[in-house]
Amino acid sequence: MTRASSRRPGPPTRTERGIPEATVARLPVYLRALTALSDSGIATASSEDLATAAGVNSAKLRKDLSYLGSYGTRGVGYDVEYLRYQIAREIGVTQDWAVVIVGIGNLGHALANYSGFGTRGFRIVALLDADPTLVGERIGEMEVRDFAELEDIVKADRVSIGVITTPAGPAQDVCDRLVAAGVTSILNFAPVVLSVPDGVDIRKVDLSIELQILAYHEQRKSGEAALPQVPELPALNGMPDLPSVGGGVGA
Amino acid sequence: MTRASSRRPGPPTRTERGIPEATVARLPVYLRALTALSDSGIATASSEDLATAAGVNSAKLRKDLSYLGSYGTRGVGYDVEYLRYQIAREIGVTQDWAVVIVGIGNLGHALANYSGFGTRGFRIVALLDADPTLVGERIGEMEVRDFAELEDIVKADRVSIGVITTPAGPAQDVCDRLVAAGVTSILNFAPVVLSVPDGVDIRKVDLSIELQILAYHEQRKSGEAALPQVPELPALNGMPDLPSVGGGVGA
DNA sequence: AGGAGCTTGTGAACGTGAGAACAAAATCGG
DNA sequence: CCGATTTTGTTCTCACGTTCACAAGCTCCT
Ligand SMILES: NC(=O)c1ccc[n+]([C@@H]2O[C@H](COP(=O)([O-])OP(=O)(O)OC[C@H]3O[C@@H](n4cnc5c(N)ncnc54)[C@H](O)[C@@H]3O)[C@@H](O)[C@H]2O)c1
Ligand SMILES: NC(=O)c1ccc[n+]([C@@H]2O[C@H](COP(=O)([O-])OP(=O)(O)OC[C@H]3O[C@@H](n4cnc5c(N)ncnc54)[C@H](O)[C@@H]3O)[C@@H](O)[C@H]2O)c1
Repeated sequence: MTRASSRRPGPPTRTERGIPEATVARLPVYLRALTALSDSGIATASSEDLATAAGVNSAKLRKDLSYLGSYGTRGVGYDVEYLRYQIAREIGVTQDWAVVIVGIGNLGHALANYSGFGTRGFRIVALLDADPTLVGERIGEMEVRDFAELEDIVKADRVSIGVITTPAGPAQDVCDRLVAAGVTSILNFAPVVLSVPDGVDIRKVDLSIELQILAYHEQRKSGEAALPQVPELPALNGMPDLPSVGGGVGA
Repeated sequence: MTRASSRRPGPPTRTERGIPEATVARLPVYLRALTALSDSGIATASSEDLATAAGVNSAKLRKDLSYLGSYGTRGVGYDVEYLRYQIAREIGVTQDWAVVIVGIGNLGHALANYSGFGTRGFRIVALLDADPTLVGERIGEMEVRDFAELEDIVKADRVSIGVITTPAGPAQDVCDRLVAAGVTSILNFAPVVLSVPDGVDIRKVDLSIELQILAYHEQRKSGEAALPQVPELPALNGMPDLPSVGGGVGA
């Protein structure tokens, strides 16, 4: 769309190299769908095909792709390999990003053992933990190292992405250390809201929240008529005991 | 201006017991923040306090809470315990929901070992796997059982939520089996788009996608002026080799 | 009692995103 | 060479979500 020829007086100031956030979040899904098609030996796909594979509707997919440029051919569709490359380039996964994982407990172990990151644009360069009994343990090809080495590792390997899988308590401290060391993107698994300075991106993954969202809808399905059971406005001290639902900050 | 649409007589359809999806997704965050405040012995909190604890702005928080009812006191704030109970009730986590986990590999083990679900409204009633060498293994208080027992377990324990942590390949089959057995909410960790019939809710957690979203922004930060390196429109066969970035469907 | 000072709840403006619809471009058959 | 057919890229409109701003309502102090 940014063909040099058209100087559009149009209002929305398109393609100032800025892609809507909602679209950015879907590009990885398209990338995966394209890879699947490619692996099946399919060379060309229409927006309809792609949309089905990605689980979205085709108008949305076409609009999303139009932010990257005009990479399709009218009457034909998209060249799978070519589009895959363009999306990978736009996302920035044509070369690997160095990642450190902090907190090698249950979840950290699972991530460390996961082979899927390497094929998707990421390279885990270090597994860090503060627990001395864990340091030195081998996981696959890697060895758990002391969290104190963080700064050296970040500097040596140009690490820009950090993954936090420690308990909630130390998470903010770990986060601060990561940021101070130069990490500018953080993926947080601990159930706390982390605060970071401007310029640092943070995303969270929270399984309890996902389950609770499902629970809300589940309650709607089954409870249609069973809701009025609970009083709408019990006295301030007159509500049932609620042991500790919602989860605290502890590990 | 977008001033049009003078044909909207009724306000915004006064909440027919329907809470906006974006709000539903934030309620669990508020619930957690309230629990943290409660654990700190704080009995009352203003929308500003709560908003800070939850990492949102206070206007949004107040609007979100207003969908549940008028549970605050002007000039004072919100009673922490009372509001916590109201949100828990709205989400539906005042009593536990039965959950099964299918695919007890790296990730399944981590989830099985996680103690946080019990305190947040969920009870894991079974760990299922198709691999006979895994069946019978003890994990904490539980034992891995054969996937074939799914139907019995769902029926016996009134399971409505299923978690899929199998490789991508079998995920759709597992999903179909879950749905057929009566599960109506699914949390999927496998990197595939699952299709489910109407009435079944599905949510996905995809770590590679989260990392790729971070990578996109990361590239923006560092690449400001380094982008023009790559040609905008290379010949269809003239692009660099892209080994397999984007990830396939394999495990 | 009455006013000062807070804080909620909400109406309205604004911004972003989704989807329907269609004109523009490409292929293909005759 | 032309018209039928296919499918993209884009425009338009509507729905949803966020933020501002402020009147309504509560408490406390004098
Ligand atoms: N395991 C799950 O399935 C699961 C599910 C949802 C959320 N979570 C969250 O993910 C996080 C990790 O969970 P887990 O089950 O792996 O916990 P875990 O207790 O098994 O592991 C935490 C690890 O972090 C390390 N650690 C603690 N403080 C540290 C510090 N200051 N610096 C570096 N390392 C430190 C500990 O030594 C430990 O190895 C927790 O916040 C948990 O709430 C886990
Ligand atoms: N481990 C991670 O950190 C991680 C990260 C991102 C995504 N994932 C995704 O999560 C999923 C699980 O990852 P993992 O590392 O635990 O894999 P894994 O291979 O360790 O475990 C998969 C388990 O599923 C079981 N299984 C296979 N087919 C089954 C079937 N038909 N019915 C029941 N059980 C079956 C296997 O026996 C195995 O125990 C994968 O889809 C992976 O892509 C994992």
